[in-house]
Amino acid sequence: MNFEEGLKQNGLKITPQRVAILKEIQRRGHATIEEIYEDILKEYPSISLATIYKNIISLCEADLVKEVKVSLQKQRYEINCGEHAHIVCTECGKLEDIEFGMESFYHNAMITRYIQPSFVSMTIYGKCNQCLKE
Amino acid sequence: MNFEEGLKQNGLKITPQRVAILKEIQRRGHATIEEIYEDILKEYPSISLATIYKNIISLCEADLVKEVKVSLQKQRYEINCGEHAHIVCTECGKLEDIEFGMESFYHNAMITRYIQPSFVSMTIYGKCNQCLKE
DNA sequence: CTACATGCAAATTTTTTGCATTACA
DNA sequence: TGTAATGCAAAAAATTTGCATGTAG
Repeated sequence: MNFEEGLKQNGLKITPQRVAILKEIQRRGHATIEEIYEDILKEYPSISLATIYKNIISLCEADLVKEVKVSLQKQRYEINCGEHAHIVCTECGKLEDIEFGMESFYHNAMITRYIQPSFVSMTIYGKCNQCLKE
Repeated sequence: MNFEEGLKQNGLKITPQRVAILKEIQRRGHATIEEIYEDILKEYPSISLATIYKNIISLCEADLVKEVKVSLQKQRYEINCGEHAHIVCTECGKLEDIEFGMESFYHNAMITRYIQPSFVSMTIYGKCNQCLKE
């Protein structure tokens, strides 16, 4: 994904901080605020936590970044690039992406990487009838 | 669900605070910490926020209560009674339960209550191969 | 140039902890 | 009666805000 392009298309200025945040999220796959901050600090000692927070909000609003909420874990963020499911280890917390196909994901989860998926969390987002009317 | 029984089976003492928390979560369906606290305060002016937090942890560990994480919303809690999916309005934030059947949920979501589900979030929990070995 | 973004410090909000007291079993 | 739970106050962690300064376009 071209970050500069994505920022421009959403009316967000291309700043080195923003690009660094996006790169860091991409590098990690799924990053917490703290992880993003700590890592960017190394090459960018002046960056502020407030900048991370403010940008995460802008980037989520622009749909360049998506929240990943996992049970018992801190909120994470990922680059928004195509729908996929997540697979989480209930022991070590490892979080991975997995192809999102209605028929295949159970199979995929069981055979290739995890055994005995114990619980599936699914949430569907959309406009409810009432909000559609308004 | 019989709350007293559930508590007993998990070695948790039956206190009026605990029962009030469970009842409040059940009444609301999906409640935030703040909602639970505010409502219980009315009939229980001495209850402490710390008690709510401590109990939510115990109740989740005992699997009597489950976290519900929804994008852009505060964490909520629900009584753990059978697997189901969630359906969330992206406009007003309304959160509802929906039957969890692989083939039927899209249909269910579209026809009965929501139109044009715009995004599905799915997370599968289970032990990864590495953790199974250990 | 001008509007938006950054960084700092302070303020808020959220969650956790320690400890004395209370109450369930 | 002993152990676990409660409630308070204080501490720690997470997030937000205001404002002066800097910078991308």
